[in-house]
Amino acid sequence: MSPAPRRDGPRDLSPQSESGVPGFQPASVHRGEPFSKTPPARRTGASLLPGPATPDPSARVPLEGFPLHPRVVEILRETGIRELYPPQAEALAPVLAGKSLLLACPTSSGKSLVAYMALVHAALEGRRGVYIVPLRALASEKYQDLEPFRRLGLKIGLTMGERDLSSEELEGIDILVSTSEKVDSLLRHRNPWMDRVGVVVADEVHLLRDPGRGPTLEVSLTRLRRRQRGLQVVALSATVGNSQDLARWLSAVHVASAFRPVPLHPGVFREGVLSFLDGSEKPQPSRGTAVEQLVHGALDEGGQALVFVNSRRSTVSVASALSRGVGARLSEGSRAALQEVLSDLDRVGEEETESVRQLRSLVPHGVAFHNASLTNPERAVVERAFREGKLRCLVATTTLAMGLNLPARRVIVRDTTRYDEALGSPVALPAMEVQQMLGRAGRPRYDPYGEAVLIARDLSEEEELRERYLTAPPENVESRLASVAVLRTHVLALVASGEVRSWEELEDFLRSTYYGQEESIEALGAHLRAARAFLETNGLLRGGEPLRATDFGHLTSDLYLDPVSAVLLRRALSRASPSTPPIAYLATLASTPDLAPLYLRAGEEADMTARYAGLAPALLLKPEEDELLPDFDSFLGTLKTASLLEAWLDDRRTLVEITGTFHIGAGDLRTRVERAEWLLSAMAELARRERRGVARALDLLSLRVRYGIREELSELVLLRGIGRVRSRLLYDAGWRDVATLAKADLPAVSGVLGSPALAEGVLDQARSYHHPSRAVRLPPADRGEA
DNA sequence: GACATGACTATCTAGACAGCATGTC
DNA sequence: CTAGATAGTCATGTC
Repeated sequence: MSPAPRRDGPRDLSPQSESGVPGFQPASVHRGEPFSKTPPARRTGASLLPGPATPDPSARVPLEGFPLHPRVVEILRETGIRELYPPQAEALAPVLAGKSLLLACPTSSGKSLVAYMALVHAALEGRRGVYIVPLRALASEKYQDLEPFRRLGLKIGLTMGERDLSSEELEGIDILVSTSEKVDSLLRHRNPWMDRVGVVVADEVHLLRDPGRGPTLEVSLTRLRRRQRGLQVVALSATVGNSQDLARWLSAVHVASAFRPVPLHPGVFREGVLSFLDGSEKPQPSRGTAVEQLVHGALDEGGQALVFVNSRRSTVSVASALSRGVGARLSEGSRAALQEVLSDLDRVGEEETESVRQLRSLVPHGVAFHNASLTNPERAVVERAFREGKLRCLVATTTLAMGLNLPARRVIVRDTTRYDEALGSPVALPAMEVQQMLGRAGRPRYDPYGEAVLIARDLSEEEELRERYLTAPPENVESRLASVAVLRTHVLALVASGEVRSWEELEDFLRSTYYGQEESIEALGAHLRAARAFLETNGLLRGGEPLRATDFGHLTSDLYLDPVSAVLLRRALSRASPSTPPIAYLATLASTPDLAPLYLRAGEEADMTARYAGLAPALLLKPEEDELLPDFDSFLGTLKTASLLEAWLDDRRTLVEITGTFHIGAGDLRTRVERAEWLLSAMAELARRERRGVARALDLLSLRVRYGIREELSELVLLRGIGRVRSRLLYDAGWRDVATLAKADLPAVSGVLGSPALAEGVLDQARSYHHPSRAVRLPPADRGEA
């Protein structure tokens, strides 16, 4: 959806040419013995404590010492890389020898370069490679970083989200950059390209511990490794407690290091004084809150500041509290630069959003906020402005810590707790997460050092923060495979794609997962039986052996649906008729686990209960009748989601009005809409097999959800460049279908759309438009547009 | 009289990945 | 069962 944000490229990986780089720890290299019986060491990873300050000029290793292709060295030189950091050098040697590697070190210490070299080196030897990343934004970034290597004749591919590569396109690809779910999908579809992969890079592999998405990566890596003995795996991890365990699982050389290209000064702020771990202290400007003092202090020293808070509301309020002081510290030149940011913001979307309104009042002061209520293009504008130094201060939620590396001289983590809904109270953040945020301190090439600051109210809190987050190593990475929901999905996928054909093969597979290394798979027994019972009872798997998926099971796995979602969609379809109203379908989607429900605010419960009473007769699924549905209270939240989507279908309602009514951000609406559109097309696909009469209605609804339009606009919207806003303009100007529009003259259309170039393009399309014989079918060209 | 300040209270709480298969009016 | 920030409301204080 969003254009890939511009990045600095691999140059960031180059050692700083100016100042000496003090304070790195020599990399500890450990040849991980495959399948060794020695018990794994627990939580031995480095903390944020800087290593002994031993500036060693010989630490940087010239590229010439490595068996790299001369033209690779040449390309690296052109991007500014002549030498390697110590951990890069430690890691590169085994990688170029074809060995697997687990590299655990801090953000921005140059892990990616090692991965790029592994992929390029292998590709030049004729071995295909995949670069697996957890986020779309990272996929775009890596893809762009690999761009220069095309000159070696290598074909680089990118696949994520709706962005598919045809099998012909894929065939010529040497290096594929992909999100982990997309890799999983390629494996499920038994894509033949995957058969000849010789090297796999797993970025941010510590995300294996994420309960939602970790298992997908774990299963994919297991599948790839089982498929090919001797597959080279290059796993990149943040600093974690037990990276040796991961290395052992992957039979990989283990390289761990606390090295950072820019030294990090961790510290705690209390009562006006910033005390660093090394014992030094820095008084801060005395006015305002702790965050204000710290931000103003950083700015006065010429750095940028990044503040992490634990709620979206706080990102806005803290940014606004900071705006006066930060604005007062701006130079004339930077004021002018901020005007450019303002105009970037105006170009970010056809429809105004609440976030843009708020940003407009903050940006002139050199401050902005960043959270998931922003749309992707909005985030990209903010990120770029901060990276270019135009914004002096950014207040963000974890969006920023998870995604692109956006470093700043001083990082301030204001909140170290997060509200846990299940618990009903705040819980302390894991050290890994806090260190991930703190680790963003220090911009390579711009900052001589980085300052990572926590805030304490009193002495005891200060000690607690130091102990928990600064001096202790981060948590261990543990597998999250042991869950019925996870096994339901992956057992189905493994069976449907033919990876396992018997109970025994499944157990064998599970034994070769990371879970299987760390735990006895006997412990999975109860989960497995429950998962299997669900899949068999609901007609996704046939009973008995050999294990086989039904047609429905195959379709579910291929569509990448959660099995529970698939069952719910099918149940709903069996009760649907041509007169089923859209809200009934929308409520069905919203009650599947594939669409996250909205939070129900105080007072909305009554509204939704009333809405439920009115809608109940029309609903396809009712919570009191369906054991797979959430309980009644949660169902009201899903009804709110359905109501949101219904509001979106009325293009006469503005974005600001809709998001205001439902108390959400435009970014939240976007993600719901994307998911809903996809679920609807999956439902239409099911309908084509089981309920033909409603398939067409679902296709239409899917199109309407995609664009957020009333039915009357569903034809105009098929023209490229025409969406929710413009189709309404055209329609209200009297061009209600493509045929009528084709007869319009350019100046008139241009006047309505406000752009001659756009009008011309649209008229060209309209004049060559062929009416589809079917009601609604998206032209292939219109799909897959990012 | 306009507005600043403070006390008290009700309300709310991070993030983001994934698409089959062409056989019909 | 456990918290804490924020926004809104209302009262009081200040020029």
